[in-house]
Amino acid sequence: MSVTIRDVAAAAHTSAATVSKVMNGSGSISQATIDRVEQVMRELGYHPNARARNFARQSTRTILFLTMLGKNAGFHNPHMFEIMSGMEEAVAKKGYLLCVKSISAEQACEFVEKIFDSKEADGLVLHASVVSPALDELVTVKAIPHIVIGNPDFPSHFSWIDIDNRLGGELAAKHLLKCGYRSLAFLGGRSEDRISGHRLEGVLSVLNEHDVLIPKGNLRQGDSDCDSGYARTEELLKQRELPDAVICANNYIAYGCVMALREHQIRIPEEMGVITFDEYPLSRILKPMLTVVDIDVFDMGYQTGKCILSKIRKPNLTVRYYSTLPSVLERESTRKIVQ
Amino acid sequence: MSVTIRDVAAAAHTSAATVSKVMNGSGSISQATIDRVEQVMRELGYHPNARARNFARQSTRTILFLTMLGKNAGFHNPHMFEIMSGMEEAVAKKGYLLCVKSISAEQACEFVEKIFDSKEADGLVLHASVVSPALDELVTVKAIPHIVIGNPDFPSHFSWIDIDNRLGGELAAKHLLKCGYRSLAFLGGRSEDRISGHRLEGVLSVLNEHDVLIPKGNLRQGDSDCDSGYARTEELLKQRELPDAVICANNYIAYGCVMALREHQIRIPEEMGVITFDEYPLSRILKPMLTVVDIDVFDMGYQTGKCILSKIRKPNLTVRYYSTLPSVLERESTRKIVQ
DNA sequence: CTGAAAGCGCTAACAG
DNA sequence: CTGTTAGCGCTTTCAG
Repeated sequence: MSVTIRDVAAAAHTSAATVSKVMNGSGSISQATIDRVEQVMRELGYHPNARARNFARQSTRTILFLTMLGKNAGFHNPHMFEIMSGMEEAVAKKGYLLCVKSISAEQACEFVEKIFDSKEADGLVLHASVVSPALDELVTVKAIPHIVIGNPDFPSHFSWIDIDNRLGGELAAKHLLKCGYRSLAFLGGRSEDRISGHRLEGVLSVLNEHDVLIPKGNLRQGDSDCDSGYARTEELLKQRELPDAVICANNYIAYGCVMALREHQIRIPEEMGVITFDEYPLSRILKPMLTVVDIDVFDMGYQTGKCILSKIRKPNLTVRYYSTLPSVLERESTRKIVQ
Repeated sequence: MSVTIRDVAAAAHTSAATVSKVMNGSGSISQATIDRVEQVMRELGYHPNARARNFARQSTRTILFLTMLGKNAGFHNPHMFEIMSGMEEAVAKKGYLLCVKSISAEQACEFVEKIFDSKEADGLVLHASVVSPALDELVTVKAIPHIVIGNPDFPSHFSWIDIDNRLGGELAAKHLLKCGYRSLAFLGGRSEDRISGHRLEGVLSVLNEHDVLIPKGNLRQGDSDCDSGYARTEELLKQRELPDAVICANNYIAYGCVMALREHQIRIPEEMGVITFDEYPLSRILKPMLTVVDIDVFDMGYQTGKCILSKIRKPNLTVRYYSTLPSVLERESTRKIVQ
């Protein structure tokens, strides 16, 4: 059996309670006793049993992250892992451990109830893809400390943190206007793609403000992949009036777009400016290097980690905000030389 | 206070011990009692307190994954998260929870000792980047159930699981020979890049076996990025004798290589075959689509999860193997039409 | 087949 | 400032 608090107490000629207080910095203990106890702990190589501790204080110092994993998640959704890394860093700073569990939206309710009742974790971080109205009710009724990553697309009582994609769209449009581009196009994902939709909203609001009209033909939607980006660009180029800059709703679309422009020998940035969102995975390998509106997802994870810890302290706190602001990384693809 | 085992016992007119046995399927209990207890558990919405349980049985049903995370890990190392997803799936099947903790090789020793002594986790999965001879000794002396992901590059007592990159290289070379290519080139990463090195070894062993010579000039090393792939290809093309196929040690090198070939209007696969390793992140967006030697990293994670669970059962088991075999995904870039 | 009893190792009043 | 005393909720002998 390994060394227990009683062994330490005995060796330090004191009681278990005192040792406990020394470890936790609670109560008031004389410096002499503190030194003696700490000395003995070191000598004996004592490490408090975490299981007994969790049990006694009724807390595990654990945050559970629930999301949908499964095959290819690492490749298709690197952002999620970036967020996770940020969360881990934040909670680790306060001595918490991050656990991860893959779950579907259907199983989520039952599982969350079990986890909470069984007290396996002190707080829950839920990816927006696993939440549902039923889960909202459960979490509210049971007052479960939680944060949802992503603003849920239904009315709810959840606390959430999200990225302000609308603002991202605004920044993209403003940047292009500032660079001297005057006729913008937007290549978006499918209509169900809320991220793409919010980015478009932001773009339109800026154009509206500047009284810039965007022709219907310059607004195109499709899949979020290279081929679609290529095809939508081809369509764009068939129009009588060409735009002088294009905003691609994501990396993959941008890749296809640049390929198409290259084939048509349209020079970037002189004849056509190109801007997109996020650094990864493709922005940096394209020539010319693309200007992007980037958001620091690691930081978003870090904020999430901090938030869930404060929710554990103050359970009636409601958190709802866009934690991390997007910013423009200017590169070659929008350096128009204004005559 | 939530409902405890005693509440259930009282309501079912029996004892806590019996309820415990019903839950765990231990001891022998009459069917009537089982039914009655289960009924009551459902009625009361009873969920056993995990903390008390962990404490009583001295196990947490938790696996801890130690690796180096930090900013951009999600983007630069998607494989790690793919492995993690696989692990999660495997351990979840047996009711275990996966925890993740970012740590550096320097901190790893101290932390592992603490974790083990404090019994926060039942088993440890260590990424090869955090292991060291000191950790090897610690893990051996304390008989800590563990698996290392990646064969450590120093002699050790660790249990490990790895990918057989040497075999990957063999498969690549064999595939090209089978397609009718006769003069191969290899574009590798830096000499410290062990993955690239093993892939090259595999290639050379096959060529050796088939008495195919590979000219010195066809073996080139550089950084593992697109620009380096491009530059190395340019060098290759300046030679008097051109190879008829090139093996790129990774995705990024392959991307640069294809760009260079395209600029020189060298047709793939007719004039030059191209093969690389791994599906992500670039193989599938390139035109023509690249033939790759792929390995199922999710499966590797899954195997790791299964292994750590068996190590927990049988602590003196030593595991050392290449868990998941690479396989060739044939696509356009190697479809030479043999005359 | 069932239940009483004795912990698991630590924390948190409370009394001294 | 320190120690005594009671648990935390479950599992696990062991006697009935």
